[in-house]
Amino acid sequence: MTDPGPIARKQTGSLPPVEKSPEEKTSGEGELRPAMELLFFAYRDFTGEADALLADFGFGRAHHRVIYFIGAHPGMSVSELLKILRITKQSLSRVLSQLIEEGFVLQRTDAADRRRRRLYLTAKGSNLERRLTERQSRWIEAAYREAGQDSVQGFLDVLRGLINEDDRKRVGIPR
Amino acid sequence: MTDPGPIARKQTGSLPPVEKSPEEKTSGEGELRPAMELLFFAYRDFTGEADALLADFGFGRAHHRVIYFIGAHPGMSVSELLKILRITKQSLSRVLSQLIEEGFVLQRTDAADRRRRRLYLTAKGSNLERRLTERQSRWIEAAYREAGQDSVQGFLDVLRGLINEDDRKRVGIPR
DNA sequence: AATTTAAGTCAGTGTTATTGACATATATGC
DNA sequence: GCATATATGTCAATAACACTGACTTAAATT
Repeated sequence: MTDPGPIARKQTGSLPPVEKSPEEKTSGEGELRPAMELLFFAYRDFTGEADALLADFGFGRAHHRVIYFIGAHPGMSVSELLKILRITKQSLSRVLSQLIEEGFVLQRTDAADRRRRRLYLTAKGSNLERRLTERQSRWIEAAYREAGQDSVQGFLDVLRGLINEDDRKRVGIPR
Repeated sequence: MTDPGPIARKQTGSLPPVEKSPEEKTSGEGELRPAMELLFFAYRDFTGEADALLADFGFGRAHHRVIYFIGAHPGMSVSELLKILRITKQSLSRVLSQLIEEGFVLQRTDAADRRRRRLYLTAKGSNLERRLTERQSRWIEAAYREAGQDSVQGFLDVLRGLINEDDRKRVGIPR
């Protein structure tokens, strides 16, 4: 679970506050800017938690995503992984081959349908997955503590609302 | 405000539900997995909203971020932008030069300190910014509607908690 | 037997990011 | 006024992660 981009800084000169023209206010759009920025920063910092650890292994976020999903769904096939990640076969191939070569992921031909290769984490892979997930869990727990438990359900509900219909069903706790 | 990575799919074969070992449960870590996945999917879908429009201009997420922040902080300097985005001068340079060349961003030497170049959106840039922000606003509004207004404050509070201390002060509504 | 599915591979390309070195103009401290 | 620091910009080289399109192999399905 990794990957954002930019944001956040220390003021060197001066930054005027975000100007809100009257039109913005009435359209309601201005009020959503905080949400947009928060999402951006939050996602970046959240994923940043894992990045340092991944770098120790010469891995990037793509590796993390593969490890995470195989860990969450042991025995999943390559095509299932492709659909979850929404990347091309070629892109997955690069990362997955590396993980297999280096002994983090293991492939086994499905007994029933021998075209399929089921994917599993090795002990080594599982260990890395655990370390990565622990880091990010700690980060989330801290945010929950700060915001208060009352905020958690709202947080999850809005996130769920941000996800497109199709993907929504296979994420997290239904409600 | 753009940029995530992976997740979400359509089941072709079968995906066992995320297994939770007893240890995971007691550590509390297992309960945070939904949050991790939701963040991942939500961020991807949220930013995906803007990607299609950006592609029409041959722009990527990096361009969006620059446009967004200059729009939010007109007159900001290059170094301020660098600190917000947390990228290198070189990385920004590529994107910013392009935006300037193509007339989306305008640079003006600061009157007081002539080393500084203050950045502004042109009408053209402002127009694109508006269209991008509108799209994402609509997406967020829909999520708010679905989750219910009661959820919004919790959503914002937890996101804020996910952001590192330093950056927190300059994001969105203080509380 | 023909078609479809699952997986893998090849070659080429693009975007976004990195580092380190260096240049220029300007401002500031002494 | 000179030395230093700051703000910006540029060069060259590199890397991670993604894409497309074409093609192969093996196995399952119809």
